[in-house]
Amino acid sequence: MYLGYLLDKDANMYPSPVRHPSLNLNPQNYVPGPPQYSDFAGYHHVPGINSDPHHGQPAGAWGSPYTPAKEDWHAYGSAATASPAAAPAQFGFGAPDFNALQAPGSGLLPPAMGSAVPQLSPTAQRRTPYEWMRRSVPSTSSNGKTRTKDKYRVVYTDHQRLELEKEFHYSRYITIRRKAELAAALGLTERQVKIWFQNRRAKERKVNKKKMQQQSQPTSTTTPTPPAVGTPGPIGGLCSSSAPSLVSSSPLTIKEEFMP
DNA sequence: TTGTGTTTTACGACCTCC
DNA sequence: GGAGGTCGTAAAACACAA
Repeated sequence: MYLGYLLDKDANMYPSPVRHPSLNLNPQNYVPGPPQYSDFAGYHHVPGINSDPHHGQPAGAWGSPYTPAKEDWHAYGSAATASPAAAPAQFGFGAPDFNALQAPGSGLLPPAMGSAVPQLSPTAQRRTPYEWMRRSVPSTSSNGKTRTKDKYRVVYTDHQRLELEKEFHYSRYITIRRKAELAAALGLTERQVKIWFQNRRAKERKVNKKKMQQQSQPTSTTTPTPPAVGTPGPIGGLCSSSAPSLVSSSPLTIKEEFMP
């Protein structure tokens, strides 16, 4: 959880704003230590997100394994059952699990996400890189509660968060098609994906704002060398080369961000 | 163990664009 | 009018110090 830590590390974790076109999760890539996402290295962002060039496959490639998923939000049990809570086990990112996720042409199948995998060692060091991925998913069952009910919030699985983060690091704004694909792949609703991106952008703005405030304070006693503007920071490092505008600390409209 | 602070989901209000 | 954006906020989940 605490993706903030990931955010602090993602300059290493996501060396370039690329995303695997087929949303693959190669477990080897989650082993701490560079290179991360080496399988992404050859994949470069092509401007023009709306055409989804980066997804590199026609819509049919997904085989549309998902239903249009009219978001039955109040009963979002369907999503919830595929999500964390219904996946009481903890994600260990074992190879079999994610290989199973990658059935060709079928996209990521939620059932695999719920597959029980060995619990990570409880002795896993805290605050290690990717700690948020190691965090155990609460085993409490959340049968789709809304805010008006007793429990209104579910905790996404590590896999779900990771895939969302990957998508986010590729692009701050998700296309409609990718949203549908991702939602289907992760067993979330499109609404959940949309809100996750909204929250994620808010988080990034918050982080950037904090950084800007820190930089604007010359009387820094503890930080002798505040990071330069162009320094590969949490997000800046990801996009400093290819998409600097996406990480601008100033809020940009969607148009502004995607305008050539 | 508990209290506290932070992060993560989720929503509502409001705005803009098509 | 609908979809999706930001902003603010609620509350659960979590980390961590005492």
